[in-house]
Amino acid sequence: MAQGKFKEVDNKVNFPRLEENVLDFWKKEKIFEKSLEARKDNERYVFYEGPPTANGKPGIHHVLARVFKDLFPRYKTMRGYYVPRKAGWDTHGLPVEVEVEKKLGFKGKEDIEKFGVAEFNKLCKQSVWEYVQEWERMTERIGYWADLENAYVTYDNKYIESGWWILKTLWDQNRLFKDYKVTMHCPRCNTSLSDAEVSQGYKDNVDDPSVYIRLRLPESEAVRLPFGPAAAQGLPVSFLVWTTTPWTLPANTAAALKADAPYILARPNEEQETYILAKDLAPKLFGEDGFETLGEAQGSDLVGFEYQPLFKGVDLYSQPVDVSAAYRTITDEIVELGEGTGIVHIAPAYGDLDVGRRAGLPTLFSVDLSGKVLEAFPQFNREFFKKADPHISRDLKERGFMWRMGRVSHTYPFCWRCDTPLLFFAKDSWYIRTTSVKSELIANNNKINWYPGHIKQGRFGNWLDNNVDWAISRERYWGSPLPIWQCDKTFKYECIGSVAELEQKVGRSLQELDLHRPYVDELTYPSPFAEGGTMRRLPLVLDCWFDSGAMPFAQVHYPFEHKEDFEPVHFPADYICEAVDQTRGWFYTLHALGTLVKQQPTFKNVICLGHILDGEGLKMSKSRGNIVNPWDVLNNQGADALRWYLYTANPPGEPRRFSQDLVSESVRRFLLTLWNTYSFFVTYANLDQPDLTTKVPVDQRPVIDRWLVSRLNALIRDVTDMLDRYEVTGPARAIEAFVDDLSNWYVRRNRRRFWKSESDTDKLAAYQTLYEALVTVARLSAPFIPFVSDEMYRSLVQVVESDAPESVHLCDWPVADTSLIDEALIKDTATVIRVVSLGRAARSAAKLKVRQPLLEVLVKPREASEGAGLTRFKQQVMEELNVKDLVVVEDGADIMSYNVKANFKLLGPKLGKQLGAVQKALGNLDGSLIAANLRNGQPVEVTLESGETLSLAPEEVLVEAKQREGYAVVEDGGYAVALNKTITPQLKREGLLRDVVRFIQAARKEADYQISDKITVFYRVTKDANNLASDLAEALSEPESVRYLQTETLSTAVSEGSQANPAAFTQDVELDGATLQLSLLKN
RNA sequence: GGGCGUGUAGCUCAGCUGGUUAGAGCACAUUCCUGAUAAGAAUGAGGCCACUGGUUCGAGUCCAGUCACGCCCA
Repeated sequence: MAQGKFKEVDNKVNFPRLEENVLDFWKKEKIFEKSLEARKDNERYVFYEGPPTANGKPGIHHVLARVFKDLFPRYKTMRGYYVPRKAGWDTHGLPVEVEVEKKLGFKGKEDIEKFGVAEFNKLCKQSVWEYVQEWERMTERIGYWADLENAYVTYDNKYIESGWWILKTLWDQNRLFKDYKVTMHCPRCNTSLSDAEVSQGYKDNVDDPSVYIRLRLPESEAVRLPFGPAAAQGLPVSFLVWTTTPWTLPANTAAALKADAPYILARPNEEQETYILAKDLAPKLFGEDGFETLGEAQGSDLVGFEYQPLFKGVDLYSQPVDVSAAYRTITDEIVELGEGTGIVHIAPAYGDLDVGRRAGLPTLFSVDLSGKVLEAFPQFNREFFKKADPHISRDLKERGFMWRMGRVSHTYPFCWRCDTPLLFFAKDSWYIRTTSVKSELIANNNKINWYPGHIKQGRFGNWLDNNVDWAISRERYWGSPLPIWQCDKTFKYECIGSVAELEQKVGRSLQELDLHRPYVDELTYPSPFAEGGTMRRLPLVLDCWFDSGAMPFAQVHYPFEHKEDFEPVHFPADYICEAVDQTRGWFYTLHALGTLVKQQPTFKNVICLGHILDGEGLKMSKSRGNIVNPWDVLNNQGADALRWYLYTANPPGEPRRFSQDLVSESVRRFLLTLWNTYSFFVTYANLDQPDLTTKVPVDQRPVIDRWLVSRLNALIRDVTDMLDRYEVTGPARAIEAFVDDLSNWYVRRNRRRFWKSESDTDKLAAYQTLYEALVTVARLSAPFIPFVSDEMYRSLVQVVESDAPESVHLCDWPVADTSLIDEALIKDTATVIRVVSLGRAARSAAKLKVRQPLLEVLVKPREASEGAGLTRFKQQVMEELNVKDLVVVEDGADIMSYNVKANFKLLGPKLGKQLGAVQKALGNLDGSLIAANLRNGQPVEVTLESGETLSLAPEEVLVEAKQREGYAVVEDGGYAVALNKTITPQLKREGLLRDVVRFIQAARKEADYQISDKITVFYRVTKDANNLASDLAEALSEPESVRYLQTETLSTAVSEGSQANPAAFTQDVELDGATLQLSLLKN
């Protein structure tokens, strides 16, 4: 014997337990390490892990991301690439701080300062590791191979230092600068709120002022208006603006119009003033007939008019500002005509910063960070901004600027902590000037392969098109420190690019220093800008998105290390994968820094995953309590089941509903089918010990084997092609379809070849073909289902090839032998399967059970070319359908009735509207006659209702089979299968024999006999009906029938009578109303 | 409010460049097969292909609008 026995397969397989054992094997034998070691001199495949934050338990959506991340590194490893996978952890940021603040019961920054930044950051650092073990356990259990031991951590000094280097690089390029940034600010807590915090605090039905302000045009400006010299009738002209925040009016710098909207000069009845406002909104404001239109112009024609300032503008410190560019009309895309006047009051400091930038406006202020009106406006007495509203309104009214005052009810944000109304506030912030490389960002994006494709030009492309500079500084504590020091005399800045540089400045070693606040804040050095000046660090930290975006550089401490091999060994990435919410997060920050620092895309291929929804299609959230704990699934169905479900359920970009039932379905549909096939093979191979090393050449195997080989090689080809295009669902579904064919066609069709006692080439071919298919499927599915595939592979291969790799994950990816792909054979077999399926339907419809042999089946294929294939596999169809003969009939054969229809595809373009009439006329013709004509290649003449006669070529009409007397016919999709319903006495006896065989088999099993036990059979009809006794007697009078029955049931004798032996197994069975007593006795 | 995406059977999904009667799997009912058996096969029922309009001889498919849902942004 060429090989030993295969490991027994437990057909009551417990996948979770199997997986645990595989995990132990991987760990013990260091399979992951070996898979890397074996490829380490090969070409690199670069994968970047987007770092998660481990301060919460991992959920099912994390599993989703991880299994998609895992797939391609495993695949590429098998393809021969070296694929190191460094794990990483995101550790900084506001969410971490908020978590710790909550624990400590803090209300704001003051509490943190009081508590001590050093201690606070220590707690932050601890908290990010709170769930790290849970994460590692999940990561390992789902088979996500990553180097967790050497994971990068964003709070490491080395990691931070690489970030500093990037900033210094940008500083030297003049791309790091300070400007205002509008944030949602709580004046009581004196802090900015994150978007998440803001969205928690919105309140509806907030009562606020609603005021309409006159922005008056001086005479000199009014005459320039495009309405004509006399339009204003000599009356004063104002732009009319609307706002709900009077407190921002002292900060007003411009009035914005919509460029492509019509505006009018209007004079309301009873008023000695004229106003410019949007044409569409005038009736709403003045009443339908409440005004006179004096002129009309486009918004774009009303730009550049200087109006009279409402207040004298100042900066945040109440100092005068250069306002030469202010107090004029502009156009901007933010202007809409939904409400107000169509002219928007612009106060850049309090929300319209982008508008201000676009128009080159100065930034003026009216209130300070505590929400109080600035000293520059003493008339308002340093009041809180909301309280100042009525006073400001009254002041404007007294001075004639107020047109109308009222109240409005709308939605407004409040601080989630202290319930104070928030205000938009432009604060100093440090920016990366990403807009300076906007066209490069767009060009580089065009080089990226996005999956799904629409993200590229859609969500991500739009985001780049509307690129704004990236605000990277935060007034917080737990984060990478901003490496900018400022001179306390000249206020000049300096950016530090490395620890060594800083050491040189401060004149001592910093090797022991934690680069975080507050320690880094304590480092000062003499100013190079002014004698006696001191450089102090700005007390700011970096946006944690900067940390994660810097990951390609920082994870290898570039450029302080890996300077030589950085490209292309560590950069750029071949593949990344995260959920779709990262488009403006990690995907963007990676892309931006790659373009800024390396002038190229950071990643070449990206899969963008949709979110996981619950079984009802709702988003999973803690508050809804509909979160699925991954462990429930991992412990019940197992990791491979979960993985397979996630790969096959739907395209990765779309949101997916999740429920355990769906995972169970994927177990039954795929994993169990595969497992049963494997189990079948092992069971018989262990009995037969076939030689699997001396191959039977493929061309000497039976055609059904060649079909499977063909199908298998086509599968390898297709799966490889699709994976190379970063498709996931496609290849997984293709494997699933193959396994279905393997189990439900190949194995089912060939069972007898495995059972038979003689060990001939045919049997060997069957074993080898099935074996090759199973081993290849194990290898193809290894990246998808790493556990089950490895279990199968190891037990299948190690017995046969002693020098084979010890794990499927150390194997090479299969290569398709295209010379073995016989497309015609694959197609013919598909036709056979289709026809068999229809034949069964016909049997079922006519209530003719498959055990009952029938005389013949007539088959009309869809296309004539398929007839040859059917004839070729006549035997298979006859066996499957239990019929004595198969006849392929062509259109027109005088065996069925026919319906004739128009070929829409061909005739549509030719006939156009006539088509309907032609179809109707065809219906009136004699189908059989036409069909016969067509067979001879004759055209069809049709006469339309209109009297017109047309001649149709044979290919322009289609023929459909219809029911025929004496036959059970089923027709579907162009195929027709007709079973001859006649049952001759001979056929009836044959059917009877098969019934008896089946009953004996069932009895054998019930009696618990071994498959190989020989038996003696006694039978007796105890209640006769339908001539059972005589039919049976007659059937068993033929020696051939007796031989058939004995072979099938492994019986040495079959005789009529009862068996008194107490060891006998006796059973009564019902057969068409009769009762038959069977007694079995083991020899 | 804007951008992107999705809407096909009770559920999960296919449906290629428009073409004849829109398909699978699950679940349900009925039945069959059974030396893989906690498998397998068949049949049945179940569809205004979200809605409205348009283009076309012909629309699930293309166009426009509406509605619902999801994500991102405001």
